[in-house]
Amino acid sequence: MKEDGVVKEIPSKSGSFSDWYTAVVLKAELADYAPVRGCMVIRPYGYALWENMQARLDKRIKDTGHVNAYFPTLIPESFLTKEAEHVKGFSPQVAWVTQGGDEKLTERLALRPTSEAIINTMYAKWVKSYRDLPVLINQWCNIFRWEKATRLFLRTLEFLWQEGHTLHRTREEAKAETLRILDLYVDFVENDLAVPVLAGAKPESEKFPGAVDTYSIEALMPDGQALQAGTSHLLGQHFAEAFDIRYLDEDNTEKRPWGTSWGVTWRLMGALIMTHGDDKGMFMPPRVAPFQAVIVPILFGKNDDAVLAKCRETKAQLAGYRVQLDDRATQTAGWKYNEYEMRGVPVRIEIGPKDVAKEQCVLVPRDGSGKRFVPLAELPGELGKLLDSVQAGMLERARAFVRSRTSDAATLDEFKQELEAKPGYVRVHWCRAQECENALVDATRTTPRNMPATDQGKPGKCIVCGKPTDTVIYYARTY
RNA sequence: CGGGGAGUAGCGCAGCCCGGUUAGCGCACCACGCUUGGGACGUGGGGGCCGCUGGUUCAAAUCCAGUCUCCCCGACCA
Repeated sequence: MKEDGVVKEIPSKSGSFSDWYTAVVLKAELADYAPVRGCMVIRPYGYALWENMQARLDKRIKDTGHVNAYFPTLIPESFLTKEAEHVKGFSPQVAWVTQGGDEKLTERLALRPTSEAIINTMYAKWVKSYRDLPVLINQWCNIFRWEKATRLFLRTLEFLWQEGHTLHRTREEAKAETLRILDLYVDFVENDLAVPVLAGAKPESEKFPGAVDTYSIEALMPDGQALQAGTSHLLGQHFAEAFDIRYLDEDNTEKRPWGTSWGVTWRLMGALIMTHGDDKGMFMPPRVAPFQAVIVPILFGKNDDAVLAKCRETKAQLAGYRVQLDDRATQTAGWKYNEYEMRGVPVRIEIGPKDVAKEQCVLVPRDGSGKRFVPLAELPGELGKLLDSVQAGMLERARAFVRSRTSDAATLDEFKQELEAKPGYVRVHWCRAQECENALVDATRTTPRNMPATDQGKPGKCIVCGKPTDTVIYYARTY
């Protein structure tokens, strides 16, 4: 008996990363291509992952005082154009509805590329007094953006996301909200998805259209390219002005509230797949895995009933976990091992006649750390411990990768050398001048990612112009 | 959007250059037998608008044109 079994149809992850990614998504039945260009179907196994992610993020959002609502998909053009920067940023990507039934519409309707316009229109109706603030609303919905180049989960014409839109009395309060959500995203993505992220403020050039400040979380993929995994924006009073939102404050004067918006998309599933998958296929982090464990009975044709009975009993015993029992007689045990590894189930539980006799089972974690024999009486506790250690190991491994792909550079030459040697993040000092950023972008074909708070304040010199500065920013090639 | 590649059974592919029996192989599927602690084996069988549309031809998976979709490398972009 040997540890083996790479699914043949999946190319190696190190050899052809893009092909590997596509194959894993399709073979693990997470998603499939739809008949419309750039659109995809999330299949039940992928959707189960999304639902688990949603549930855990939704809880965090509600625990911080937010409530869910739903706003319409269709947005009148005149609403979308109210905020100048906003419309400029999105117009190339907007899909339009121009006809209803047989009649041409007098005003075309956008399929929402984001919901600031429609939501702030409603907020203008709802907010009259400081007593109405803060407004803390989130919605889960679909979004349309007419992308030129699409990839499963990473960039599609239609995608699912969550978008929070809040209004506050003061700038400080709105700023605190923006950062609270940024922290919330870090907590969710790192602890539940086991994907380490770089959280920080975006430079001017990378800000959301219409925002005062944009913060992002960035994840580093195995090919050394950064993937923006979530954003949190301080909108200032831009949208309050554009949509004429006013409230009467305690001092009896009319004021404009301060807004924020923030979102993460199913792109996180792409980040998760790329970060954790390997040559065998998918690897689901236990906290969000559709199945945390799969029970595979070892059948020989004799005593099968006893083995299957024990498997069912074991599944019942593990009611606190998401467990699948694969009792199909049509597939061999070995076939199932490969299948569930390809699908990324974190732990396999084998039960055969020998195990039944000894009142034990065999636990085999997906991380390759080897099998262990566990008395059935201790299984629920042991499985929990094993799942925790698998989850922790996934985050640690991913963190080690990011560390190994993060470089510092003081000169342009150093930047290029480091990027070549260790494709990933390059951390540099920057004077905040747009010309210097442009020069660096042109010279390296990377883009600025963000400026983590913990890196700031250390004196240095701008990598381009040499001017003294204490601003530190990360660069990378990106998706 | 530019350059390159691909689309033939559920999956992976061959056939195409050089048009011509009934379009082929592996896996999967069905039946029977034999098996079963890491994708078993044997025998027999079922399954095809050759991406789509049009053209050339006596004859098109094969040649020509158009079109759709996917992949890769760029450009653009939250």
